[in-house]
This record gives sequence, C-alpha cells and structure tokens, in this order.
Amino acid sequence: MAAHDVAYNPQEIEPQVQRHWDEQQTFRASEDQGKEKYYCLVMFPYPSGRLHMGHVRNYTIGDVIARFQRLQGKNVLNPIGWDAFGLPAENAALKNHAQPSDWTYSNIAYMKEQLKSLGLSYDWSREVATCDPDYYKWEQRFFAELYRKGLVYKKVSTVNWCPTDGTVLANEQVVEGRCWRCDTPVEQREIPQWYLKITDYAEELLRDLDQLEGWPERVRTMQRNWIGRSEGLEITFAIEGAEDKVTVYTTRPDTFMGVTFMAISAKHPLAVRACEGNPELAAFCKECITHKFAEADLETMEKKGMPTGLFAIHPLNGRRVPLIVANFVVMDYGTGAVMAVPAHDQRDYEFAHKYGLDIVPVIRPTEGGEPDLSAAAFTEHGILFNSGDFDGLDFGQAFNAIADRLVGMGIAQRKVNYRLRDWCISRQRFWGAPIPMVTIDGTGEVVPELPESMPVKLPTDVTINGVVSPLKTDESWYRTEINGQAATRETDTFDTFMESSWYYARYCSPRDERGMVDPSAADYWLPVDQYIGGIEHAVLHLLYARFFFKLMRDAGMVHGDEPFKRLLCQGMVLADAFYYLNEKGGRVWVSPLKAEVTRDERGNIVSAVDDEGHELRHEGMIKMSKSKNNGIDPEDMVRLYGADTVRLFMMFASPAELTLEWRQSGVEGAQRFLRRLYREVQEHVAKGACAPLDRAALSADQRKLRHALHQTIVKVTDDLARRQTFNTAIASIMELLNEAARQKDDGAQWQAIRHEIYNAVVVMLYPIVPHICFRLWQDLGNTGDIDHDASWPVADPEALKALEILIVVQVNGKVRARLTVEPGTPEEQIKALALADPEVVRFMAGKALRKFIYVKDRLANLVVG
RNA sequence: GCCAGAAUGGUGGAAUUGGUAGACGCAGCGGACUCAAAAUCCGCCGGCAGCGAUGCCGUGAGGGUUCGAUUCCCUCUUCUGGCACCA
Repeated sequence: MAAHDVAYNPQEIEPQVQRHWDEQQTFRASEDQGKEKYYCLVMFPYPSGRLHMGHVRNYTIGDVIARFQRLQGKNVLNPIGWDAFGLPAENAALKNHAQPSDWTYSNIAYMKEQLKSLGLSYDWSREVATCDPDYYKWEQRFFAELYRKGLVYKKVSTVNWCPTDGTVLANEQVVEGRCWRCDTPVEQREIPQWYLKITDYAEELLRDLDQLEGWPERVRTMQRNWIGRSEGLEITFAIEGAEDKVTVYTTRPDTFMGVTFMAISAKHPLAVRACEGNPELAAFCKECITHKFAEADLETMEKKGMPTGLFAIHPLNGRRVPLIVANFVVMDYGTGAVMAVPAHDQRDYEFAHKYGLDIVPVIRPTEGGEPDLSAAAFTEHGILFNSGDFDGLDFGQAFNAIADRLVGMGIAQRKVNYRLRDWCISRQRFWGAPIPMVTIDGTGEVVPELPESMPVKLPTDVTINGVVSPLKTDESWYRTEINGQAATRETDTFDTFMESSWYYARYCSPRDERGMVDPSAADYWLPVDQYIGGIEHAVLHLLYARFFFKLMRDAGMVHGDEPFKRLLCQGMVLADAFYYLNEKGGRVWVSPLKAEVTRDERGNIVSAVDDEGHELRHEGMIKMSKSKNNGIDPEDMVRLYGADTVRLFMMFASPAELTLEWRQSGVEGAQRFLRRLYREVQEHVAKGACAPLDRAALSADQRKLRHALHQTIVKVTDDLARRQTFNTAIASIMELLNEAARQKDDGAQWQAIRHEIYNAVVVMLYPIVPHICFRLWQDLGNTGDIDHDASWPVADPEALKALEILIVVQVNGKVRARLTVEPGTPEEQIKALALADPEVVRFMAGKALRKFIYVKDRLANLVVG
C-alpha cells in the first residue's frame, strides 16, 4: 500500500466532517417525548474576542460527555451562547472609539467560527446572546414581577469610589488601593442600590445542597460555608448617659460575662455623633473609609481603633464597656457593631493587647485548669467561671441560660443569622441590561416599567468616556413617562450574574415569544443533567443560578428545586513562561513557542534562547495569561495539529478537575497516537473482508486478547459515565491497542478479533476525537454514519471471564510471591500454595504463622512472628 | 485573615471500596531501518547497595490507627482557586 494512502491528514478530514455535521444539522435537538433526554451544559463564554485554552478545555469536556450520551441513545441537548454584557466591552469601546455592541457582536462572530473548527456538537439553532434585547427583556419583566412580590428592595450601600474621576470602581479597577486610571486612593462611598432578597431563600439554598449528590463535595462545602448559617443572640446595650442603644449579634453568648469593649463601624450613628467636636476621631473615621471595599482587604489590613469616649453598660455585671471605632467593622454587615471578648476571640485578643484593653477570662477548659492566655485567646468551648450565676455551666447550658436571662430582660432575642448577604444587582455601568424602574416626577414614587414598555433598550449609539455611563448623561434616554406621568428612569444596569443565572432555562425555548421559558420545553429538558465549568464559579454564579431557579419555580415557570443535577469543575490551563531582562532590569516575557530549549540528560531545562538570541529564564508552569505572554492560541494549535489532536491531548494530559500543563511534546504524542491508530486501521482494512468471529474456536491467546478488549469496554464505559476520568479511559484504550499490536499473527480469527477491537475502539474514542473516528468508522465498512448508526459497545460476559488471575502473597505486609490460579480458587488452597512457596518459606524463616488474611482473588497476607 | 483544594520518578499522571506504588504518555538513553535525515519499530528508564540473584529505602514534612496506608485521623509547610463590582 502506498504511503500517502495511510497518512493521517486532519486538515483534510476535519473540515469535511464538520461540513457534514453542518449540512445534516446532526446536533439539532428537539423535544422527543419518546426518548430519554440528556441536557449537557457548559458555562457560556464571555465574548472577549478569541477563544483561550480554558474555553477549549471546558467545551471539549462538555462535548465528550454530550457525544458519549448520544451514543448511549439519549436525546441530547448541547447548547451554547454568549455571556455578552460586561466591563471589558466598555474598556474596548473606549480604547478603540467603538460601540460596545459592535465590538461584542464582531467578537461573537469570530469566536463562533473558532468553536466550529473544534468540532463541538452544539445545537447552533439555540444560540443566545445576553445583550440581545429579546433575551434581557424577559429578565426585566421577571425583575418587575419580583418587585411586585416584595423580593426586591432599594438600600444605601458601599461602593469603591474614585474622588478624582467621580466614579464608582469595580474591585478589579482598584490596584493597591488606588484608582487604576488616575492613581487616586479610593474611598468608600454610600449610594442607593437595588437588592434581591436571596437571604429569604438562604435556608432552602442550604438545605437543598444535601440533594445535590452529583456535585463535588468541595463545592457543596464552600456553598454551605458561604451561606454560613449560625444560631446566636442579638443583644441591645444601653449607652451610659444617653438615650441611644447599641445592638450586637453573637454566636458565643456563653462568653458574655467576658465582654470588655465593643468595636463599632466608623459609619455607626454613635461614631458619627462622637466625631462632632472630636477632630482626631473624625480624622480617624475618614481614614477608616479610604480603602478598597472587599472582604479580603478588610481582613488582611492592619487592625486599628480609636475610642469614642462613649461607654455601653453591661446589662448583667454593670461593667462600663468602651465603644471603640474599628476599621475592620463594616456598617453594611450585621448591626455595624460587635461585642468583644478578648479572652476568647483571637481578633479581639490581638486588638486588646495592642490598645491595652482589659482581658477577662470566663471560659476554662472542660478537662479543668485555667485557660492559657499567654500567647493566644482560648477559643474552644469549655466551662464557665468568673460568670456569677452561670459558673460551672458548659457551652450549651450557658448559651441557653444567658439567652433566657437576656430575653427575659427584654434586651435580647434569639436569632438565626446568615453570613450570606442580599444580592446587590445594581451596577453604575453602561454595558448591561437596564434596571427597569422609574421614579415618578414630583411624587418620588418608584415603580417598575410596564410590561409593554419592555425591553428597556440600551441605546446603540453612545460615546464611552470611561468615567460615567452614557445612560446617566443622556436626558433623552432617562426622561420618560409612565401612565401619562413624567418620570425618570433608573440609569444603573443589572449585575451580569443576572443574565447567567437563567440562560440554561432559556436554551430550552430560546425563541419563545410568549414567555421567559416555555413550560413544556423546560419540563422536558430541565434539570441540566451535566454542568461543566471552572471551579472559580463554585460559589457566586452557582449560588445565584440555584437561587434564580427557585424564583422561577415559585413563579410557576419550571418544576423541581435545583437546576444542575451533576457538576464538573475543570482545572486551569498552565504553560511554560520564559522571560529575559532588558537594560532596565525589567522582565520581557517571551512566548513559550519562541523558546528554543536545551535540556540535560534527565530532561530538565538547562537553558533557553528565543529567536532573537536572548538568553531566557524559565519561570515555570503558570496559568496562561496575557501579562506573562504564555498563552497558547487554540486557533494556531488547530491549524497545526487539527482539532482531534488538541482534544485528545487535553483529555489525556490530566484529569478534568486538575490543572492541565500545556506541552508541545505532549501534543505531538497525541498526534502520534492518532497517526498510528489511523495507519493500523487502514492496514487492517487493506487486508480485505475478514471471517466472522467463531467464539468456540479461539485459542487461549486469542481468548486473552478478547478478554482484554471486553475488560477495556467495561473500564472505558465506567470511566466516561461514572468516574469522568477521561485520561484513564484513553490510557486503557492505548494499552489495548499496544497489546493487539504485539500480536503479529494474521490468521482468520486474529483478523476477526482485530476487527472487533477496531470497531469498538473507534466508537469508544469518538466522543474524544470525533472527526477521525467518523472517517475510520466508515472505512471499517459500516454503513450510515457514526453519529446516527453506531452504538456504544457492550461487553460480552463470556469474554469477561478471566482464564487465570494473579494472587499477591505478602509476608508481614511485604510482597514476597505471586501465584497464578484459576478465579475462585478456595482460600484453603491458596493458603497451602502460599505456605509451600520457596520465597514465603524463606521469609518466614521458621517463624510461626500468627494470622492468615485473604482478600478473594487478590491478595494473601501471612502475619508471622 | 477566612473558606475550599492540591502535593507521587527527570516530567504529566495511574493505583476506583485500606490490599502488587509508578499503568498510559512525555522527555532521555541504547539499538534497528536509512547514503543521510525525518518518520517508524524494538529495548532500557525511582533511589541506594550488589557482577548478579536480590535486598533495603521511597508517595511534601512530622506523628498516629491497621496484618497492611499514596488512600483514614492529627499537626505543620508550600502552591492554587474564591472572598460578594473581572467573568
């Protein structure tokens, strides 16, 4: 056979097969009540302009699962769309003097072609873009409905503020506490914003995590901790010489007798009043608000405080408790004040030491003795002392006794608290869905837009100045009327998490004109059977989407409690990063594709040079990013190797949930495997039609090879369906092909077994490398196409029976011998064989057998001594 | 700071329910084929000791449970993700 006939040429195969899929609309899904559905969903991309490897990894995993389920005979929905609103479009519009919408839609068009070149089995007829008014119209209507239900409210809250630009900054736009544009130190500022009452659903969001058995435990744990349910006491203290009160919440009422001070926010009304006539305190309070508004910053900054001169009165022991303004207490969370028990809380302990405040221990260890406060607070539960009537009580008793006493005095109430806060959906930006609320002029009444005036559309011709949203300065846009009354529109837009909280439901009926979802389509497809996306979404997006699903359920649009049955979180994609130092000592990052690497005998990188002769330093494998210039463009890789090779490498190089290290040599290895598979199948086909398999006539070696095939079928099926360990599925197929290739005999039954192997392997690899398998399946003489006419191989129970098995024999836990026996050999016989083994005899060295442990058909351990 | 993960040869990883540590790749080394190269094929490939058979050690560090621990428990180290306005 001529060489060119067996050469694998992905550049020829892939466009042909992709054209076939396009023309046949192979992956178009419809609601077929007679067929079991499978809804496979990947987190839709932000249309940044080009796909990156993270996208490719995400969508390849999704595609493998979708195609696998198709081969299982399921009616598969595999949709895609665009999470098209967001900050980058405004930045790009500013830079390029373009419209955010133009920039976004041209990115979508480009990325769509990139996705198609990867051979992803999407139903393109269901594509949605969240910036399309036909999409966000439903969200606006739904928001108005939630407002009428009382699930929406407006509240003043804190944002990052640049005083120079006079604008609100996203956390991302604050770099080291300063505005990224003008370097001015940021401040916190209070503005009125819209909230969704997610805390009304806190209990259900927490409880329903228990039913999400198909989710990674770590994600459920993170969500549980994020919701952070706690049971405690809300206590009100009187202020010495004043009518005011101060209220705190605590989960440790047992430590109540150890309260020695109270920390309050700089914005607490008592602090604000104390600032009058106290310029030093006023200056401190101002300092407290000049930093970024993010929890990580609040928690890691140096803790500072200053006394207000005010005292609260401890209601049980009469102690004068100083009120101290502290920079780590925020007015937005809880009551804006916390009671401090420095003996039993680490932060309070450090704060008390720093400012010379009293430390009164009131809890001692259960096992007796005094609490050790020499180096740290004693934070464990224990037994009360120094606590008057409550001495000797344990945590539970003390909690109840103190709670009962304070409740009885009318100054406290038991309260279940959540760490979870209501969802602020207001953004002071342009490129988002307008919040459909209006304020009626004169009366000041705030009402939702009428359904018929939705969508409230974004203008398409705007000038982005990078400071203030064009909506806020466009009078013709925000001046409106409602029911004949002049009114002013809300100029803030929705948080983009709003759009991504329900897109999976819209995919069920993406063009429906009657409603947000078509209930019959939603009932057929939902819940999503498999959701795939990055672990970085473990809390926010996945919690908001769960919340939204419950809101839609309560509006009668969908049924069930949870939107995503099974969840897979894939890891990041890393690549080598290289740099050289320029004259000024700055790092110049060089693409790993341009680095000529020299390795030592062991394969370690010893030096690297780029194409301009710079000596490069190797930073290691780090996350692909623009700033480190180590991104690998998927488009380049597909052009060079073909989509199948890229897909195979990604699925093989590491398990889906771990990080993936991009290696050119690994990609070449993947290509090598596909070339070999292609060649082997062509060589097999070239030998002509083969005899039917005669199971009864097989030799022992032939039975062993068939056994290997059928074991591989079982393993690959389990790896893809249950374990989702695609790398081990591929490895076991490689093993099988290695074993088949070792057998050079060309007899009729060998040929028949080979035929069985290639047919099974091509189908099993199809989800991962669909183009080459599409072609090979036809080349193997099958009629029709693999997408419709193939079915997943089923293991032959006869072939699965092993002829012989290996028993490992240990002496005192160390492997000393191996026995080859028939499966099911009785324990007594194994014991006799083991004791007779010369190696075993040697290591027993005359010592007595104390115990014989036998794991059926696997292992025997002789405990001697 | 808080929450959640991860750590195994030169290297990516495998070992599924506590039962042979290193499957399958990559890199490297040796060989075959070739005028040569590419491609392909064959062999070797954790450390230490030994001519060898083989023995001992070895899964980030330290402890524990067990006949047996990469796997379970405790303490610690380093790295990664998230922390509510990046998406």
